[in-house]
Amino acid sequence: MSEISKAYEPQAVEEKWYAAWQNEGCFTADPASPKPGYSIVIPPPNVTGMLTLGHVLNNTIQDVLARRARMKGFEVLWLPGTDHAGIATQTVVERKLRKEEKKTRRDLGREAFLERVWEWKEKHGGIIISQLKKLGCSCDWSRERFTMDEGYSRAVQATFVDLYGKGLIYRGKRMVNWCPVSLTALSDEEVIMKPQKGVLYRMRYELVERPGEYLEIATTRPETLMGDTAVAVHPDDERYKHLIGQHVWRPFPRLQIPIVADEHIDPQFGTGVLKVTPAHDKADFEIGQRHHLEILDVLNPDGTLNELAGSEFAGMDRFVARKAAAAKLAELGLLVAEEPYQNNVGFSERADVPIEPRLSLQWFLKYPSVEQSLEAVKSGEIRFRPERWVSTYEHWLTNIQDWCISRQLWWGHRIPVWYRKDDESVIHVGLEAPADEENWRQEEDVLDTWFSSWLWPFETMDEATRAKFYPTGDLVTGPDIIFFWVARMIMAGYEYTGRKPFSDVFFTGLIRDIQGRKMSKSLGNSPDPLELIAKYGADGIRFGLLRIAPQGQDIRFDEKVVEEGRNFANKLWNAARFRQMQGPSAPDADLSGLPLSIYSIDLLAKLDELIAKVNGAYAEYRFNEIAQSLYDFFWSEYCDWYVEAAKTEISGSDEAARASALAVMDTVLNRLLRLLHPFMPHITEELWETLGFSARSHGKPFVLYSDWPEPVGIAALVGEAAVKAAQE
RNA sequence: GGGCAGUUAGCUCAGUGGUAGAGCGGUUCGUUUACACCGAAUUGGUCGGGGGUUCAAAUCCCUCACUGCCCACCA
Repeated sequence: MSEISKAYEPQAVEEKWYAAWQNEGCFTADPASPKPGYSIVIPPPNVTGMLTLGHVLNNTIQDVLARRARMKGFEVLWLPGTDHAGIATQTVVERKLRKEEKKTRRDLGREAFLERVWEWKEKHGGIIISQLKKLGCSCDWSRERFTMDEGYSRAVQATFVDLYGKGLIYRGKRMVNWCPVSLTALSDEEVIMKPQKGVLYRMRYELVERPGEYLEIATTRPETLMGDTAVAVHPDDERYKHLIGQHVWRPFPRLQIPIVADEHIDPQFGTGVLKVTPAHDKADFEIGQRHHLEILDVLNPDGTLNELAGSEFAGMDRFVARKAAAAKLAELGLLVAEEPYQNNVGFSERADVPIEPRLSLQWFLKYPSVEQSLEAVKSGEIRFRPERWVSTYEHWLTNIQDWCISRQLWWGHRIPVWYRKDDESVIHVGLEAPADEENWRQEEDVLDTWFSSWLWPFETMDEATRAKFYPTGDLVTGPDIIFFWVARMIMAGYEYTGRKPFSDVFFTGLIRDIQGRKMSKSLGNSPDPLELIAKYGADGIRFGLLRIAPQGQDIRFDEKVVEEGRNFANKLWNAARFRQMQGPSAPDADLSGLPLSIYSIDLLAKLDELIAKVNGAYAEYRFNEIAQSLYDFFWSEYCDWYVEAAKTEISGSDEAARASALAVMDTVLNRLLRLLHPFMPHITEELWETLGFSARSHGKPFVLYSDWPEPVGIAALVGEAAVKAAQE
């Protein structure tokens, strides 16, 4: 038994035990184990990612679940990995290329560029994995997966081929969300609406059939008027009814365009007249379809105007053109007014610029197994916690549009489609190119990243692993990716395994700063978890965060909570140190036959209550309650009350009383260490060893391999009456 | 425009029918040999407003206000 230092210094201890666990293969899951299986798949962080507090919360919860399951006798698989994160990763590498070599990806060409991305990935990618290790995560690292591993990639493409075969995937020219910076289409989920301060321009178009008379129109986007192919009014609008079917002059390029009637127009808004630009607005596009209007695309992919907009606008950025168009209207005497106006504009989630609705040729998916996925969550076959997310899920799933799955990127899973060179309408869909490969051209586009992550729960496993560990148990993730990921995994699970991919989903809250703002890089309000770990220890940050993490409620983060976690670890350390000073402790103290003081009986009764309470809280995923209960019991009941009271007996001359007090301490401490282990794995492991409790472990001498504690059963030992008496 | 959360001590938050809680902060003590990353004591709230149900409401119901988030093709 070694001497314990006065203050707990987590760094060396944490490193030592993490290495020991890994060397002993403690995290390795054995599909052949006779024990029942329990599994979690990690929400794969972006390969470009750095550990955030959100990751800390999320992964600590997963680690708690995994470690407790191990102690409860399950064979545990916590499967880790990373996501290739198409746009994010490609952007990082492109930026580096531009900065260091002043080149674009097109300068390199597809193959050379992809080589660079792989190089980057090998060198800088996956930093987050080593950061998760610092946190103490008990993932089976021998099974680490990447969404672009060879086998995984093949599965992704095979899924495409399969869904195509089922008639669920089609290619079509549709209105999509286009990001003018990333130069790719995005799914609806990747667009974020933001209120923007802008201007509502009131302009007037002259009536063709009634020269000198004008129709007043309100718009926020005058730069698209060159693409107008109609104006629309409500069919019942008395003001304009007589004009339906007539024409107005689009001022530039000057053109006669019809006045059409459409139910979509709100007579109350603006002047009740809408300029219809079918190529640059989703609603306008639909109006265009209904009235067979011409689609006039006046924008380039990068958001500049093209020559169809007129030579004076060609090449001009859309926002510059907005002002220029307004100025030209004013010059022509057609601008009636400019009013400050606030409206919602869709932004690209990644590039943070307004997206452009754009008509383009893309691949779409009609979601599979929708009904079953809906039913599974409604019926509780898959349980959501907190339950309120069920309605969010339902609402989305009952209103989904087809998923635009193609991306105009290079980094990702290339769509397994070939077009015949002499006739592009002839296509081949399959994992391999046709035999006469030279006559075919493969689709340039790659698949949306989420088209690969929706297979994560089962494609990360081989046959034997799936037999043992699939469906997985708990999924721990943020509610922000309920549509992106959770819902799609459920659909893929049913479609491809015929089973649910997981039984329980626990949605964590979002971590905000002390002012309630979202953590973000630009605000600089996101503390670096690694610095916190260095300062307070991984156990400190784990315990501190979980203690204030209520069920799915957002969390305001203050470094104080981590400090408290550290203090708690220190207190634990010193309580063990105090016990050690009184002589060797017994791994399995026998309390029967010992003269138990009323303090002892009271404490043991409270310990039994604690264990019951903790088990109950686990059943409901109330992690903050578990942490708080352990904290209160240990600090108030054990340290402040029991140990102080027992000091009399410990230093007294009554040997039996002394032995009894120490035995009670051992009984409490070894259970407490086990109860705390999922939350604070390192320090409990260290103390388990120093106090000599390893005899209670199974196989390997770790607390990690000990049993989840059973109650002492104090009522049975001394009788209900004695317990009651002690507690009064 | 819909939907969902939240509003409890100076601060951050627990508490879902039965005499208001924790941590931090403040104040006052304490070098008693586990711990100052500590201990003892103490301060502090008409539980967002209004109405209702009940013997009893922070807790259930209604309503209002404010804040946040999600969904939504009003230009």
